[in-house]
Amino acid sequence: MTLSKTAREFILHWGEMGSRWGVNRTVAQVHALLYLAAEPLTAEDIAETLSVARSNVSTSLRELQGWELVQATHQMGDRRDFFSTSHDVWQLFLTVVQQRVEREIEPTLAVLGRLVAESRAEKLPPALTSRIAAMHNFLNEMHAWYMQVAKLPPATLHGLMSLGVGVTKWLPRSRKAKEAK
Amino acid sequence: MTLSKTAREFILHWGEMGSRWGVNRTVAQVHALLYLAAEPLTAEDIAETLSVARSNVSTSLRELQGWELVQATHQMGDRRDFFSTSHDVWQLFLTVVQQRVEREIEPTLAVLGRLVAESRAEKLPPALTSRIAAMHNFLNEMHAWYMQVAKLPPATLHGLMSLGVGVTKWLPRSRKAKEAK
DNA sequence: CTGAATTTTCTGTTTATACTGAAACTTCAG
DNA sequence: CTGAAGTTTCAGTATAAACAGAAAATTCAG
Repeated sequence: MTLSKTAREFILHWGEMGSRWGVNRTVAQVHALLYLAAEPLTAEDIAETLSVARSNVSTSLRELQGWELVQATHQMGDRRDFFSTSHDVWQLFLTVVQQRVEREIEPTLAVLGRLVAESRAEKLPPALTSRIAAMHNFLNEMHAWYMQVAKLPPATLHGLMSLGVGVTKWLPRSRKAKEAK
Repeated sequence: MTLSKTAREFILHWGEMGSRWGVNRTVAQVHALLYLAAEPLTAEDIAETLSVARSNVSTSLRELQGWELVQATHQMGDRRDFFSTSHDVWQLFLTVVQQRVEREIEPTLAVLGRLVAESRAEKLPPALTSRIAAMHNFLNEMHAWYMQVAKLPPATLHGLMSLGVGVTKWLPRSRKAKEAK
């Protein structure tokens, strides 16, 4: 399969972005390709199109499936796996966030919680303890907020976002002041 | 300078987290150390404490200063630079987001904008064009939302967040439905 | 069962990045 | 000016991650 210059540039840029955010370049490229593709692709297709080894594609696809970003599908009379990803950007975003929260934020919360406890138990300098605790609180609040927001239907979420700072105008002054503390 | 076991673990974990998000491990460790430190440290202190080469610390500090996360300060009668970072986690977070938006999101928006234009000009398959455009729109909306929210005083922001999904209860039904489209 | 098609796993190799140590440079006290 | 203190730059080295290619494993038609 051959790519238009535009598609190629999209994929390369996406790979570049991936590596800046800790995602393997090939993994990001494979995902970008699937995002652009009109129909599900075989691993072979992907390897050819991106000029990477078949085995590299296999690993990348496995990783993308682990992230629940890519699904394998099948076609009648064809033993090969066909891979596809959602074309709904909003959903892709939520999936990625969800996964990173589970894999990175939650374990970090656990570690920080333990460190705060240790720090108190061992009577380390209060300033140190309070800094670790502050980090823990911050992540904890972000996490709690995320857990609530993630439950909203995407449409509501999207609506809230397009309101922007508009939401603040419904905050009663007193409430606003109280919560802002 | 010697670290408590707890502090060491905090710093190591932070370094690990950094590398998962595309931040050099040493850079993240240096920042974590400064975050925990009671007073500004010299590059020499940092190198000793973390057991890394003095030059590596120099590079890391320069990078952290570029991110506006670390400042150099001075003390009377001492020619050395002393480095410190804010202890306000919320502010640190906003700084990091701000920088990543400027360095990664905005350039990506520019690229995607151009690709959408090219894709239209060259009459590429409409499905392809619309997928690139969808990605561009999404990032654009996120960016616009961020730009608005980032202008709020931190206290208001924090207040909004601790409300969680509570904000939705002020959304008039009609408005909610309309915006949700 | 057999063997072709396909996928996965594994072992080296390559590559990109991080890192060190030394040298170069800068700053400033005397 | 001079040289000690401090910092940055740079060239080479080390390390970890990514990758390719081959081998192994799996699946399934016949």
